[in-house]
Amino acid sequence: MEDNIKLTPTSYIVLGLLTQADEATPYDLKALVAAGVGNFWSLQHTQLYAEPERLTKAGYLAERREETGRRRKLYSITAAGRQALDGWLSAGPVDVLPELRDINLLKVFFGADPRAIAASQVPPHEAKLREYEDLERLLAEGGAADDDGQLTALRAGIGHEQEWIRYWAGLADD
Amino acid sequence: MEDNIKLTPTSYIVLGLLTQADEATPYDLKALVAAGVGNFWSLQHTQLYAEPERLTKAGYLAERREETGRRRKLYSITAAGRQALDGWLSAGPVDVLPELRDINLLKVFFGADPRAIAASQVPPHEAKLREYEDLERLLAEGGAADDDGQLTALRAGIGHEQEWIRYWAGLADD
DNA sequence: CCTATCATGTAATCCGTTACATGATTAT
DNA sequence: ATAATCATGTAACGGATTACATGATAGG
Repeated sequence: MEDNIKLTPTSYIVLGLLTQADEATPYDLKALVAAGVGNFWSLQHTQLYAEPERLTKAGYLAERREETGRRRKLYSITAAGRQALDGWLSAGPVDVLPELRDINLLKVFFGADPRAIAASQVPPHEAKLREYEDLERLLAEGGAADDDGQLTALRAGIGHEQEWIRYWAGLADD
Repeated sequence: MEDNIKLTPTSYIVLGLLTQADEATPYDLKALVAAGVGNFWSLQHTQLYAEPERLTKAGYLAERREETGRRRKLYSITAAGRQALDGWLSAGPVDVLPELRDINLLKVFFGADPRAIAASQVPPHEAKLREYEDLERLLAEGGAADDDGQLTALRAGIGHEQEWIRYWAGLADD
């Protein structure tokens, strides 16, 4: 057991998802990511094979194989895993500000024509906003409490999509 | 000359900065990053040693050593480098949406107490906003045109900082 | 003078991306 | 049936982070 590995955001995403699903294959995890967190912190699907393995070696997950068929690996969180996650969650805020890291904004910074870029950015951001609003409605109808973490995070996404639309649309208008 | 390397955002940042400064050491680049782009796309200082070397081997930069003292490396952009940058800038928009990737939002998503986190996030975002507004004033007074790329990008930063403040302040209020 | 802090750099590690590949399902 | 797409996985590579280290400069 390779102890004392460093836990990255990827690690916490896997741990967090495995508190929601009792047992999951990497492919299940992929679907879970796509349904939620992936909207504001996405992962390559191959990380969902590598990371659980890493976490298993460190004792944060338990691994089991399917008996039949493909004998896929099924992961579940251990007590140590829960403890690591809880520790992180209750450790209080992390002291770093997020960065925009928008590749198109980077182009604008270095002199690309803002109008062409802006016009192309509005529709996808509008689509993403509608997607978020639909998801919000679904969660609300599904009985999500107002302090549900996923819903709260989603509302950050909605706010920022609105801001991107305001920004790019303003630029597209000259 | 190792040709056909892949150019990453880091590469374009280095190339872009070297069109603004004729010749720069890694340390100069560090200062240039800190003064601008770094606000929305930051780099480790060690990348500013490794990346120019990579770009030099590929022919996008030229390298010269100081004659005296520390004999530091001085980099400048070549014609090929300018061409690569211009090609990227005029290639049109890239088709990806940026992600929030806020580690504190990730905690909220997985159930951390939003109030404690929210309260801690407001002051740094307010500080960042003021910093941006000061910088905007400086640029405007410095005679930056309204379509200056740096200024335009900065205004995206301002909008998003305002949005973060709205969001976290709202959560902090219950 | 001494000691922080800034300036400058190298090297190793490792996470994340990219490339590739094959088994199952579904649609036509 | 056959193509297309979904599901599932491995392996290599490389960029980015981390750790470390030493030379200059300024403040006390």
